[in-house]
Amino acid sequence: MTGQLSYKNSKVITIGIVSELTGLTIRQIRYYEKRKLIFPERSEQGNRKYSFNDVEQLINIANKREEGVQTFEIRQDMLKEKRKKSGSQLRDEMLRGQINAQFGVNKDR
Amino acid sequence: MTGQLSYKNSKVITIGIVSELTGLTIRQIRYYEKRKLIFPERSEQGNRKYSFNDVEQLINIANKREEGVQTFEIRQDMLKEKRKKSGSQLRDEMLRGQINAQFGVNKDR
DNA sequence: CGTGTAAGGAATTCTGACACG
DNA sequence: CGTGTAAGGAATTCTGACACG
Repeated sequence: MTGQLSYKNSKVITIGIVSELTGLTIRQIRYYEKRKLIFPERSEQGNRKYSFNDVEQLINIANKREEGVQTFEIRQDMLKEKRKKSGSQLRDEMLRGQINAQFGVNKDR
Repeated sequence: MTGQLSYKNSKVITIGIVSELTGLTIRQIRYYEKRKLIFPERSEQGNRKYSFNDVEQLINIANKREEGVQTFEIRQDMLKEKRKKSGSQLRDEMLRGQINAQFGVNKDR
């Protein structure tokens, strides 16, 4: 029970709104990216774009941080989680990804 | 089969990204708001914030416009649609709205 | 009616760095 | 290590208006 996509994974939210949504400062959000805890996309000009999934991730990170967990450890746990996924689950998620790719930003036009 | 919310109705997308997502110009998106076809929220400073639902609405509007339908007529159809909803459906949607309000932008803090 | 554009201003975001610790 | 901040610049968004039609 990991997946459920559609809008959840579209990278369309700017960092200011993510800050409001998560209660984290922009500085913190950028830092967690540097520590490889979160992976926003970039607009043509270079502005970060986040998904709702990213927002949820950040909320989880914020909770861990409050407990005193260091970013390094949080990253370890994330990698561990990823490894836990079975092949079929991954395949399933990728399929959904394809389907929802229809909703990605139009590169052309 | 109208509803399905959660992320779909959170107003978190800025107009520039909506423009990319819909293929409409920013000018057009603002104009459709003036014609009451779309209802974005505003950030504290005044910037428009749209939901995925809004984006879908805009795509529908764009299609109608391509067929030569005027904004006035599009609006008529929208109001007609709204009236069609049965009370139970509306109640259902509002409930979901409550549940997902949890995900609205934090006004405080 | 629907959309383009130049105008002027305010807020957003970006990066690299100094700071504290 | 994690986060604040001032710095300078570039891109975003906003509104009201002139334009064409």
